Amino acid sequence: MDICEQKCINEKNVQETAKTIPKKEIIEQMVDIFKALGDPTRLTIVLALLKQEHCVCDIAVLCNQTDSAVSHQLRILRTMKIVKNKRKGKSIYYSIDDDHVVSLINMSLDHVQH
Amino acid sequence: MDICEQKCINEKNVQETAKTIPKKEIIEQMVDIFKALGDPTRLTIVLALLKQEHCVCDIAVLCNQTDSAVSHQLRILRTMKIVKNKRKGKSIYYSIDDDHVVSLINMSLDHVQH
DNA sequence: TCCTCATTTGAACAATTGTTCATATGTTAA
DNA sequence: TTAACATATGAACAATTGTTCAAATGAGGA
Repeated sequence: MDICEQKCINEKNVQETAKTIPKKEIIEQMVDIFKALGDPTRLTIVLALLKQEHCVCDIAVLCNQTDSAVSHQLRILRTMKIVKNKRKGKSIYYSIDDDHVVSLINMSLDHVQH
Repeated sequence: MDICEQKCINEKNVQETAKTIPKKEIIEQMVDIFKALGDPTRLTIVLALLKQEHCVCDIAVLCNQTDSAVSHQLRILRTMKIVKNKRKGKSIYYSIDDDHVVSLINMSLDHVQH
């Protein structure tokens, strides 16, 4: 905040606002969620699972992607606790594991369609 | 959906879900919003402007970034209609231009702090 | 037990993205 | 009109990210 002294700062306003900005870690966590949803493949996966659970190869078909590509993205979504999985016979079924994400998606849908 | 015939598809479920997935363009637009918020500098900018309008160099201080870097990111946010700007004397003041984004951010804050 | 098949993994590559630096623009105030 | 200053821009670079391909797991069913 005081790196360079000859700045055009409205010192007071900057200080005011600075107080309201969340901590770096909080921001990083928010960024991570937005990043997770900020990719067409991953968003499509989540949109699909919003309807019902699916196995990896079905998701691949729904996304028009390789099983492998989908698996990579599912790992990311799993790591972020956005989806969870369970085995059923030979296949592994993925489903949504986070209600907040559902709200985020509905809200962005609203925004796009408004 | 029918590229490869020997898939382990639950044909029925896939068809069902396919109907509920938004069009490609819609998905792209949603992705763009999430991408816009999925960067620490841009998210910090938006969080700052949530409190009050600021000029570029004040934002730069708040983000610990170069005026130039901030300017680049502001252009992206402006293009996406997330922020708007107006001149006041020598400086250009930026502010939030999209209420949906405010909701998105509050929701992700919720999620992180849960 | 062994074979099959769905899923995962790792490395490599291509593409996208953010920041930096130098420079350009354009408005204000003298 | 001009000098000073805030902001914007473009090119270059580094870093991150997504997809592909080949190969490895590992559980289920024969």
